[in-house]
Amino acid sequence: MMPLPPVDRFNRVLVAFVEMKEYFVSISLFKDMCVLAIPVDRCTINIIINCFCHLNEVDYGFSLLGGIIKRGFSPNVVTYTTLLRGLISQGKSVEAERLFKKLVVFNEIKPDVVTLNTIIVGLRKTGHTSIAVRLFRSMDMESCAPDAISYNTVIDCFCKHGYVDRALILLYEMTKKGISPNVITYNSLIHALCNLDRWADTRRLLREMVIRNISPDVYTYNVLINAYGKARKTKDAENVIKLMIQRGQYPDVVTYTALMHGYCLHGDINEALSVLNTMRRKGLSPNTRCYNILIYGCCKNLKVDEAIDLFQDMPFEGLTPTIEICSRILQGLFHVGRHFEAQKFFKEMMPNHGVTLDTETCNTLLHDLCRKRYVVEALSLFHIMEGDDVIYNTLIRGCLQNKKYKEGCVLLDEMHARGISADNSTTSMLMDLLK
DNA sequence: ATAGGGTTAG
Repeated sequence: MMPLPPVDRFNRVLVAFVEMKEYFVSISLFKDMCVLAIPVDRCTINIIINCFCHLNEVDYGFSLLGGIIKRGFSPNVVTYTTLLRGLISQGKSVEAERLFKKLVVFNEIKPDVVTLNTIIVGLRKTGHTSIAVRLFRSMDMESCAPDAISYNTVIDCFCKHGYVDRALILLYEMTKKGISPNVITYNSLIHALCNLDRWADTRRLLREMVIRNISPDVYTYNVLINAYGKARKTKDAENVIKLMIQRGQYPDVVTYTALMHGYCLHGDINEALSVLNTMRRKGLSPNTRCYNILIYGCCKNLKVDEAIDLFQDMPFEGLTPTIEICSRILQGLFHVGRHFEAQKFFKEMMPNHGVTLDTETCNTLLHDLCRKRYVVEALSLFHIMEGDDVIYNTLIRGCLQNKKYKEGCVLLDEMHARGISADNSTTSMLMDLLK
């Protein structure tokens, strides 16, 4: 019999699937290896834990932790960093913090630069920006110095909070320290500069990229196309697409969505729709966000029938319309006085296209309509749905905020008659009005 | 020294 290839040969295969985001494949291969009693090592299990984390199944990741110990290995810094990232990406930051503290207190691991970068991302995600920056600043003192990814994370953090100039200072700080910026660094900065219409700085950074021999990637081009689209410069956006193709970077769904958005803002719905066809011709499947932008654009330009056509296409693309899309179409119909069709859309088309009309979605929908000042219209839909206490409160607040006091009082009486009472936020709004 | 971290479209 042929000798079995060494473990790392198997591990390489698992990693290859991870790189292709084929997490299920890696997991099933791992299961096969276990069944066939092919030896696995700590790396193998770390790879699989990571797969579970990417599939939002961090709990399975933790159950594999036991597998490591059972096999006589001990979890290491990679194992725990993977689990920390898993917790953070699933919004379980409190658990992540608890785990991290426990690991440090019990000297279980010595956090390295990857661990700290992961923690910085977590802090940033939960809005603890200043703690994130402080941790980044403390990295010099620790045995692990910040690397390009640490800088990129904090640079992006500054960019997203409107401190582009502080981000630019960090760019020069990192180069001075001998840490090379990469395409991701520039993408964050260019994105922020474009959002602020700082075109001269954008051009300067693009030139800098050339000097440093950093090639723009699809992200870079997409950021530029988005910026041109938002500035109503659709011609320039088209030219960037030509340029990127010339340079071997192929446009993706984001590219064409950004372009479509530009046309929508320009009021050029036909052009936007033709971009949708271009996308399909190139074998790219439009996603929910594409439809969102297009439907929004159609409604804004009083082309409700086109919006409804797009809505009806969504199931054929395997997509379910979101409640935001439905709300936008209803607003479009209400706006031009097509009330009867709006009711029909709500009662028939939405359920037929996979939108579940439970009380939660109905509440979201009514809340959105009230926010856009379609209060009377929201009430007309309310009469053909099941109302619960949350919905009553939403509508009453909507009435009060839009000065529809008579309607609000009718609802209040109706609600009381049903034995439902106003919640805190509705009560305080009523109190404010009485003052 | 095989495994873990960062960027784009409303």
